[in-house]
Amino acid sequence: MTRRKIQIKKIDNTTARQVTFSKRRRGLFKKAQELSTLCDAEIALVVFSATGKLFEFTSSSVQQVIERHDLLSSDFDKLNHPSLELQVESSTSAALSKEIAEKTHELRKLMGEELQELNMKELQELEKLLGSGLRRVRDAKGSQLMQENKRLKQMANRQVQTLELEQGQSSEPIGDFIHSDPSQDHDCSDTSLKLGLAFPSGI
Amino acid sequence: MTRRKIQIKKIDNTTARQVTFSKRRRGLFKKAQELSTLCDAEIALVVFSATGKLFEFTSSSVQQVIERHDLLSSDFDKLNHPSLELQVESSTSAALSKEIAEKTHELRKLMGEELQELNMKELQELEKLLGSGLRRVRDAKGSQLMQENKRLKQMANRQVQTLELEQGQSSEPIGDFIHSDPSQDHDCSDTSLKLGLAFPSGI
DNA sequence: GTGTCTATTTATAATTG
DNA sequence: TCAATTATAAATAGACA
Repeated sequence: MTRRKIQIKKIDNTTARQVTFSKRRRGLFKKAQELSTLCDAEIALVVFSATGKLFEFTSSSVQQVIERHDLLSSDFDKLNHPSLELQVESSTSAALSKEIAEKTHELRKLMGEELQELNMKELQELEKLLGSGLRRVRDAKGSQLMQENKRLKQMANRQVQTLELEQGQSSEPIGDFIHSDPSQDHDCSDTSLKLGLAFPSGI
Repeated sequence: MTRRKIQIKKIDNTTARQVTFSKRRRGLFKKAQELSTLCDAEIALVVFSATGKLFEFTSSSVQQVIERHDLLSSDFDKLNHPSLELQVESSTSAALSKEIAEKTHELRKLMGEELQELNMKELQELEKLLGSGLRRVRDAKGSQLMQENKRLKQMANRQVQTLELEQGQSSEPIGDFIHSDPSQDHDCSDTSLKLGLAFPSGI
């Protein structure tokens, strides 16, 4: 914008384009900084160069990010173990689906509400939290279902042992009806599974 | 920046501040637009006024957002049912933990990589995807562990029935050793659990 | 809260080292 | 390629409607 007026269209010459990018990017960030200071505005500015390099500016103080991080963390905690005292219990498939639907809805509502107030950095924090939240959900479900399985196995063993006592048989082969490979799972309490849908249609 | 030079600090006068905000905001967005056009850069700019009003600019076309949305969707699909054909199998607790850790890592790596290229709108798409991905993971784990339970119950029943045949007993009471409440879970295939850590220490 | 005017300050395209 | 210079275009503070 000097020496000559330019048209606002992609600059063909690669070198000239890079030079202009560098200059104008600095100008843009300066303007963003000034606006946030002068008018007490919150600004998030992210720029990717054509070559993929990232530049960002955010007016939020680190403190604010941390505070929202903490807020989110505690919400995730509440969401992920609201019932630490609850133990595995028998119920119907519908109840499980309902439970999952409710928790999912809670989570999405929470995320939707929070998202409105998040800037770029905070979104990255949220991503991290989602990762840990997801893992915690997985761990929790894994623990609980595994305990369920463990209990089933114990009950099965106990029952079979009772029957055995009545007929005086050895309990030796019993382990195998649960384990296809006896060399694994020596304490009858572990069960693993592949992530992924076992049934294409889901629950 | 004319008539008089100003200091870059918060403008005290509310009216003046709002006027400046309006003018400079437009200038900033124009600069952002020009930079993205001239230099083929991707820019996401989000501004919240002091009163909480939101203004945003993003250089990504809706089409690009949709394309990335689709890309992410397929990645999530790959991540969430990479082994549709794999069935529940016995293994050790360590293997389960490892599997979960690997999947979590994959997910976070995927998110981390994608995040670099995401602008504000795309992050909101990602949030939606995370919600559905999370639900799918839950559904998948639910399906698989429930199938595991179902198989255990069936095997237990079969084994017990075999034993019963050997001693000529009725199979009638056998259902109860699995179900604490016989009125529920009538087909032996449903198991529900509360989300949340059953054990404070995890798996 | 907006729009226009205009004197100045800023930003920057082209040039030069 | 870059950094500094310079001449010009753009942005905008303050005033006013």
